[in-house]
Amino acid sequence: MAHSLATAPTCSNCPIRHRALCARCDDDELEDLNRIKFYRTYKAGQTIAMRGDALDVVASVVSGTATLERGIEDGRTQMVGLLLPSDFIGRPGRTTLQYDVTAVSELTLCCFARKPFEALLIQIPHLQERLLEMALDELDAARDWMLLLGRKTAREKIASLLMLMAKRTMNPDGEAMGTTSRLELPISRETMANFLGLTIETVSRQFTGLRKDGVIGLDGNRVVLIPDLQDLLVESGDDGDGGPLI
Amino acid sequence: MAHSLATAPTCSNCPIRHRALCARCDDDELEDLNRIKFYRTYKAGQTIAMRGDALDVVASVVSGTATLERGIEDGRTQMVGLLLPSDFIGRPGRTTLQYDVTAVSELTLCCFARKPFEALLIQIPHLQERLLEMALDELDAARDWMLLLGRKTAREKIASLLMLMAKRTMNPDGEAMGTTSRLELPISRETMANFLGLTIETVSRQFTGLRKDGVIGLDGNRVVLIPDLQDLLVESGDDGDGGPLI
DNA sequence: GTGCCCTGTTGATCTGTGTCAAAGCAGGCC
DNA sequence: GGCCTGCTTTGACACAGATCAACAGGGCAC
Repeated sequence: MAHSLATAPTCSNCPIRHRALCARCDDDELEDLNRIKFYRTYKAGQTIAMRGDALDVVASVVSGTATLERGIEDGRTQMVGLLLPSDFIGRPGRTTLQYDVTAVSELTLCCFARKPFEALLIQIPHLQERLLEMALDELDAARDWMLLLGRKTAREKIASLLMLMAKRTMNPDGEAMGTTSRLELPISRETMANFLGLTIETVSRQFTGLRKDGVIGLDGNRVVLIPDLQDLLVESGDDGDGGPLI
Repeated sequence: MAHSLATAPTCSNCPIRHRALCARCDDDELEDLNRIKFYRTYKAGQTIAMRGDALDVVASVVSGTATLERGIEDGRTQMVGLLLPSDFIGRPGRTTLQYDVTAVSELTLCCFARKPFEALLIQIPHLQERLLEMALDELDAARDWMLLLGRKTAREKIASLLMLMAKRTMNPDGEAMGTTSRLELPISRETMANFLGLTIETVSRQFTGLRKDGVIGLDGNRVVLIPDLQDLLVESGDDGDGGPLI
């Protein structure tokens, strides 16, 4: 289950430092965190936790992708969050989970038992502060997603998703506008549909449509070639201000 | 603009204590907050702030209702938050606003300049903690709303909205199931449409439909009579677990 | 190779909701 | 009263996306 200690990634190599929980911790504080942390890995498709489960662990994503989903009894579900490396799961002060959490790729979590973690929060005030910042970023992202779900067309939804993936995947300073970008999608059509409030058929048709219109190219069904990001901006209705999306 | 000091409400009489920012403050801490607070009032329909405005004030809603909206350039807008008494606006550490904030009824805010407020946050750790809890509640609410926007039908959306209003308006322990409840809506058809990702015509038709099917009664267009809340639960696809909705 | 499973694509059709347009209704003001 | 103006309702129609169904392709076991 857990990595061996020798190969285990450490908090100090969180892949995207500025978003990470411990972004502002000094060495002593990192040491405090290291003392109580442990790792868990999951296979693609594996359920991490279900709605209503006791929440006695909080965690940071070290590598891989996971999803948060909310469902109705009749089987309809809506993805409400996409967890990428450095994102945080769980919440101090809450004892049960509100969502289904699933690994969509091989996933490694850096976990902390809730009780000692809460104790550390009191001891290290700027950890609490950082957690608040991250929660507010997530809130902004959720609200942007509400705009997408409530008001955008299927094509705009797809375009927005591609923009989001591009932003989180590619070097922000590289890839000048007008250069063809190669974008590898980490999720299936079904996951996308779930994310966008669409059906898989509609997602598939939109990809075909965008390809026929020359806005994107497809290489297999997990790789998208984007000749001009600007075109996608038009399709997506995104004003490109770079606000947090997830 | 501001209330006279004599009639000004104080933080200690926040109408819904358990959700309020200062819910766990002692007298000394309340005094610290009181020293830097001031009040602002707005008329129904008045714009409080626009997206991109500098955010040098944070505030708690004392009375009335406000909305948060996110829009695309072509005029489409989606409401992303409903602010009721005791809800909090603004965020420490962020300098510009992400949304349009509008008063939909006569509104009173209890404001704090951002700088001194941030200083207080450091001085009073459990204020920070409370802020985190509130942000996480908002996040849960936003995510429930994503399920509604992405997967529910127009009728279910209306029913969910009525359930939400009922929960926030009515005495939670009163009104046994099976008793007719009288629910006064604080928002117009347009605001509802904006909230639900629908058009005003669809909202209107759904109200008519629910009335014709005997699920609700209408008394004017701002008052809804609900013979049996259980019926609404069925319509809304809400499992009624009482999780935070906004 | 064959058969099976899983994911994705494409087609035909249906339907819920948006769009456009007109009319009803209440409140305010002259 | 009459005439606004703003909000709501209702109708006719169009269309985006859902639904149902068939098929294609790749990976894998055998």
